[in-house]
Amino acid sequence: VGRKLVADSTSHAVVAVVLAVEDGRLAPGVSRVDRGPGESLEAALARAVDVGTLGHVEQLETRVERDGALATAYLGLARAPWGAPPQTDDERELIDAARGRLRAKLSYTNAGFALAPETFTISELREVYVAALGYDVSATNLQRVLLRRGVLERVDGRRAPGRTGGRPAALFRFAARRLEITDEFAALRPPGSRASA
Amino acid sequence: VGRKLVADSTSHAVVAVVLAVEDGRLAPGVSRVDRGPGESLEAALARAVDVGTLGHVEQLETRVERDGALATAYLGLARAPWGAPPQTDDERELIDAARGRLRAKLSYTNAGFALAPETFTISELREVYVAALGYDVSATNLQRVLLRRGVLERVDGRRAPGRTGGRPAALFRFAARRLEITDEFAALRPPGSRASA
DNA sequence: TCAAAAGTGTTTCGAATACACCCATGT
DNA sequence: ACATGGGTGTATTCGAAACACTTTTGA
Repeated sequence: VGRKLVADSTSHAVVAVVLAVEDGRLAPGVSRVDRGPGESLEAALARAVDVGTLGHVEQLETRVERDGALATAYLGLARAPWGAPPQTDDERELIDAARGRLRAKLSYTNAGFALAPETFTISELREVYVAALGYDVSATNLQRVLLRRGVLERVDGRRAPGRTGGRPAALFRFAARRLEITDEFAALRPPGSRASA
Repeated sequence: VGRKLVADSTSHAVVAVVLAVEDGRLAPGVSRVDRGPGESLEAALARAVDVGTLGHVEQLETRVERDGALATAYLGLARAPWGAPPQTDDERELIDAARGRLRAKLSYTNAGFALAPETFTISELREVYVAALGYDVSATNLQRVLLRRGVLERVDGRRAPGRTGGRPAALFRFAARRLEITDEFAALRPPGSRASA
């Protein structure tokens, strides 16, 4: 069921690019449908992926692909991988764009909620951030930054240590399950808006 | 030359949403073309606006408009207003989206270069930022933030004061004429990346 | 008793803001 | 002189990072 080599110039594909963390890696998946006549973008996207399993969705980019087809890509964040590996160069480029978008948003939004399980330890959350950002993150500072911003909440209970021992880890969850800006404007804030918390 | 009430479901419009500062206001302009068969998005955009007059262009959003037409919008930043007033609700929504995008990018990129003249005083630049951000900005702090980040450069010469006197203002220009991230990641920076400047 | 993992206390650092004060010009 | 707009010096604030140290478990 491959795509035609030269696409119909009137076709419009909706491409879901899904990212999830698996084994300390950012696992990409791609799913594509052709938008039917009169169909909304959201409806087409819903045919491409089970949107209910995505913690967050946002539009990524629209491009004319190498075969001439028009494609509108969406970024989806999930807790488990979804979709097929990328096939075309266009799809690989879209995945790069999706990674970049996620990387940027992780640092100034609560986007992590869409990748992490319902409750988790700081170490587990750290693995998610390391996988998505591509560089090391200190669990200590991660915890402090996200708690101060009110992104994380303590949850009752502790996780029992593994075979090798260690102190039991506290459990946390994200305070919100929708994307929120948590660090608006690093500079040039409106006057008199100095952290009134 | 209005648009058909119910658009051809195979048509694809490319819409340029141009923002410029005029009289202390963010003046929006809209220009639209239908993308021809096989035409690239960039080529269609170039038919919609004179891209050479835009300091910066980026894709904004693709949506199915109320009349059923598919439209891909671009945000353009210019020094002078360009294009017609918005006509449809869709176009007004796109302008809101463009304003939001600009507002966000102004604070962590050098996007101001695309709105400001070649050289300018800090007071003039402040007016641009106030118009784009919608809230007051201190000229003192604006200057320091942008100079420290290396976004602005001093330029020889001074601007003569007006009729009411006052100290002559120094002239500045933007160091780069392409969009650059100047404040990457407010938090969660890679370890050991503490401003090595 | 020791190793391992988790978490807190505390220091350091730097960017951004706020505000007082000095500078240069026209009237 | 003095009003006006421009600019610098400096103090304060605050978030983030770094790092030492304590806590809690399994072996």
